[in-house]
Amino acid sequence: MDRVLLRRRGDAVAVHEGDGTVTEVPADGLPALVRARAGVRWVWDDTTRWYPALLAAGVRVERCTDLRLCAAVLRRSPHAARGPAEDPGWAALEPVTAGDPALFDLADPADALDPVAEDRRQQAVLAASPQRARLGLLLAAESSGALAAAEMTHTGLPWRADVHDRLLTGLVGPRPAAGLRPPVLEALAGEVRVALGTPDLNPDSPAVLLRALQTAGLPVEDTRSWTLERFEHPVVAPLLEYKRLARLLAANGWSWLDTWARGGRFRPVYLPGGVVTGRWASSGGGALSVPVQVRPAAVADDGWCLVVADVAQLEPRVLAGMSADTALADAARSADLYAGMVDAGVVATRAEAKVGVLGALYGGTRGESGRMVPRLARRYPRAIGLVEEAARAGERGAVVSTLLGRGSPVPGAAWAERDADLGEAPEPGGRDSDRARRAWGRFTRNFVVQGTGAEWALCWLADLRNRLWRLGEERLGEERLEERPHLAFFLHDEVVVHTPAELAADVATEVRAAAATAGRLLFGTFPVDFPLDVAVVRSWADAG
DNA sequence: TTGCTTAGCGCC
DNA sequence: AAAGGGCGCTAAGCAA
Repeated sequence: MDRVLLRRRGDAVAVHEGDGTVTEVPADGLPALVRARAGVRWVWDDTTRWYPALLAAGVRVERCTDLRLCAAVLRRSPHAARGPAEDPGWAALEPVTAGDPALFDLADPADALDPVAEDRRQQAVLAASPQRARLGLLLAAESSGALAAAEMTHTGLPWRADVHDRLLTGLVGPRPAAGLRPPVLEALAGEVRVALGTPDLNPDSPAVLLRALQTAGLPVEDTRSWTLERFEHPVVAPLLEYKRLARLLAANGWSWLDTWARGGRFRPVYLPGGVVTGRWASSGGGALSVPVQVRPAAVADDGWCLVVADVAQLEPRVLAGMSADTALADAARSADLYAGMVDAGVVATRAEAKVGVLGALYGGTRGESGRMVPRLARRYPRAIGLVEEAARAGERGAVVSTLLGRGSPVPGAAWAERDADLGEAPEPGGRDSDRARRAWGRFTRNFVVQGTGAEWALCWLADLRNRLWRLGEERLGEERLEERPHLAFFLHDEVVVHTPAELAADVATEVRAAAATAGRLLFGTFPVDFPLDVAVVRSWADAG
């Protein structure tokens, strides 16, 4: 397969062929060039600096190498062999978003970097890695994720502002003028003020509210919902309702609609690799925490459907695979892993299974969770052993890694930060640093599983992206991405595909096939299943 | 005015 | 019911 590197040269683009030939094309000729060379792996500094313009010109890229993301993976990976030093400019390079001044800035820091040298360096590091295949897969998956992210921002998630508006109006009354509360919230605020005897209270201020609650005789130290729920007092019911609605309005109310859901699409900005574990982050619009409450507004276009798919219990399944724990994999043969554990007689109830597994993944030590973990350890020694070892490594200050080789950060400044985060007064005898070490151990324990889960999801997404493209080619013959079945949303272990209705059943098949591919890519022939819940729906809210 | 932290809560 | 890991976002509140 051809690898062709693109490098910006003022208003032109230098095209570096694999054989060393370099040609130049004007920047506005790039879409035609890329379109004409299907199958090439395009190598570039940063997908966010190249791909949006290509997509806007109607050109889809099949595969790429994103040097910025790959450099970030290699920088941390314990499987990356030492090689020539990396230009620190790569670590400082920030992704850009549409409308970002950096896009049009003549002084884009990306232009000061040498992508040819960096590509050569990365190839050498990879070639020398003792885990070349896994690390190579990770780099390919990470780069493919960058393409999928740009495409999802380009196509967006279909979003019906009228449905969203009716939903808000039904809950809080008509949209008020700027700076005012809608009627239902104003009424609830009034009830709260009466119940507390504070006519001027602003319930949006936690500090003021806390003092008012204490003055009214409630022995509370904070104003969290689950704290308030414990008390029988006339203020509790209206205050909880106020907080629930005020939260919705602040996070996903009318101003969210104005800002993020224009033109019938919600276009979040995804940040692949934005979380240390390898999960994506997002920027703007709160894409990764769209409340269930507003999901009815995500409605497919006329004649189209949403295919919503999520993996049940991704992380324990990933743990079974990466630890080659056949007993846990047996439980995972069931569509409900927790039910599988009950059937195997490991625990008595599904609730015990769940709390035990979460305790093992997160490092729970107290309560029911702490009591369950030893029982799981007897039954699943390899799986529990793997996360326990990751926790011990973290406590020692060692680096841990995911299955494909993403490395955890070294506990340096972060270690001290966590100390401060705990907010505890320093104690004599080093107990404070013990606490920090255990906290870091919980982080590394979760890192290996959350990170490998993210790798599975990336492989799933990458394979599905190609399957959907081919499906559109074969069945529709449409040229443009947005006219074919396409990824519309991605959230850790869930995808939403927007598809012409007549292809929905085929899309469901491809979604499952891609999950099977991801399992094989990560775990080979080890028998661990990744069953999906797949729903073909008009609205996102109708799934699950 | 801008920029930062904190409290609180939404998602996985 | 909360705990244990990872995030982003908003309003409030404060500092500069």
